[in-house]
Amino acid sequence: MIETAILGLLTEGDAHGYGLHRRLIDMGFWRVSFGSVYPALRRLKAAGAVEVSETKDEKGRKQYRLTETGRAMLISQLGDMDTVDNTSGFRVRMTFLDLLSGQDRVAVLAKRAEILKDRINAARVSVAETTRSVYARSEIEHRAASMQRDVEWVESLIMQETKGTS
Amino acid sequence: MIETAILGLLTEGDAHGYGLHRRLIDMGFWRVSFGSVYPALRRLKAAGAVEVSETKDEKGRKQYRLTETGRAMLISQLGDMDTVDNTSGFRVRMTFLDLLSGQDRVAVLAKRAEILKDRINAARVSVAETTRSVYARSEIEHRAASMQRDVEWVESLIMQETKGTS
DNA sequence: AGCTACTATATCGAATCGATATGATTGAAA
DNA sequence: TTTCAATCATATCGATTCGATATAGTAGCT
Repeated sequence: MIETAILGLLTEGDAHGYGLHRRLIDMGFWRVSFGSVYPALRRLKAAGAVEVSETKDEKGRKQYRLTETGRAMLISQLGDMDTVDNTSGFRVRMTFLDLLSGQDRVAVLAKRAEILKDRINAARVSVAETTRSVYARSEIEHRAASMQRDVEWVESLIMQETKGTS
Repeated sequence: MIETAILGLLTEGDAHGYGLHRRLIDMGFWRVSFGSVYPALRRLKAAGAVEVSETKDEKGRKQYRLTETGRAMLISQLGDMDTVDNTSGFRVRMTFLDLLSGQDRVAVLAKRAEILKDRINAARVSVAETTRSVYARSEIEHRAASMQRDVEWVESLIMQETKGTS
C-alpha cells in the first residue's frame, strides 16, 4: 500500500525519499516512517517501477522517477479488488482514482460500498451483544453511523459517475 | 495497543488465545493476526500481567487470567495521553473507558477532541492545496466532515460526563 | 467412513513502526 | 560572528505486526 501511495505521488513529478515521506505525512493517509519509505523505494527500484536519476539534483539528492512499468503497476494496484478493505488503503485509492477508467472507478466504489455495508451489519450485531458500558455501546453506534455516511458518500460518487452513461 | 485490547478483554473473564483473536476480530478494532496475538500473550505473561491456569479447561486449552499487575497496567495504558492519536487505539480505549475514573475519562476525551481538531485544520489546508482531481478533493472534504462529527460526538460525551459535577 | 468446516496453537518471512544515528544546511539569537 | 537549534536528507536498528501457512484435533453431516 505504501508502494501504491509512492507511485501515485510520483505521477505528479520526480521526488526524493525525504520529500515523499513528508508528503505522505501531510496527506494524512496514515503514520508512515522512514523505515517504510526507504525500503519501499528500494523494492520499487528492484521491480523496475522507479528509476534513480544518474544526475542528482542541485542539492545532491537522489531523484526518483516513475517508469512506464511503474505506471502500469500503479493502475493495476488501484484497480485490485482484493485490497479494497483497509481504510488507509482506500484513502490512497481515492486520491489517485482519476488514473482509473470510469468503469474501473465504479467497480472499486461499488466494492467499497459493499464492504462498508457488511461492517455496518457486523456493528449492529455487536451493539446488540454489548453490555460492557455506555462508552463501548456509544463507540459502536457512532462508528456504525459514520460508516453509513461513508456508504452514502461512496454511492453519491457512483451516481455522479454513472449519470450521463447509458 | 494489542496488549491493551487483550488486557481489556480479560477483565470480562478468562480466555484462550484463539478466543481472544476471534473477539478482537468481531469487535472490528483492526485486522489482528495470530502472529500478533500469541507473541503478545507471551510478552504479557513475561511482564506478569497475565497468568496461565495450571489446570487447563475441559477442552485442554490454555486459559489466560488477568493478574492485579495486569489490571494496573491496563488502567495506566487507558489513561496514557501519549497514545491518544491512532484511530484503532482510540476505539480500544473507548471500549474499556468505564475502567477509568471520571476525571481521567474527561482528560482522555478532551485530548482526543484536540487531536481531531488539529487534523481537521490540516485537512482544510490540504484541500486548499489539492488540485489533483475531484476524487482527491472529495475524499479530503468527506474525511474532514467525518472528523468534525467525531469531535461533536466526543464533546457530547464530555458534556454528559461533566454535567452534574461542579 | 469420508469429508468439509471449524477450533486451537504456533511459527515463518516480509513489511512496518518508532527511534535513533549521521551529517549537511539554514536561520536567528547571543 | 559564532554558536546553537531546527530542519533537511538518507539510512539503519530492534521490535512488532502482518498475512500466510503448518499442524492437529473436533464437529457435524452424508
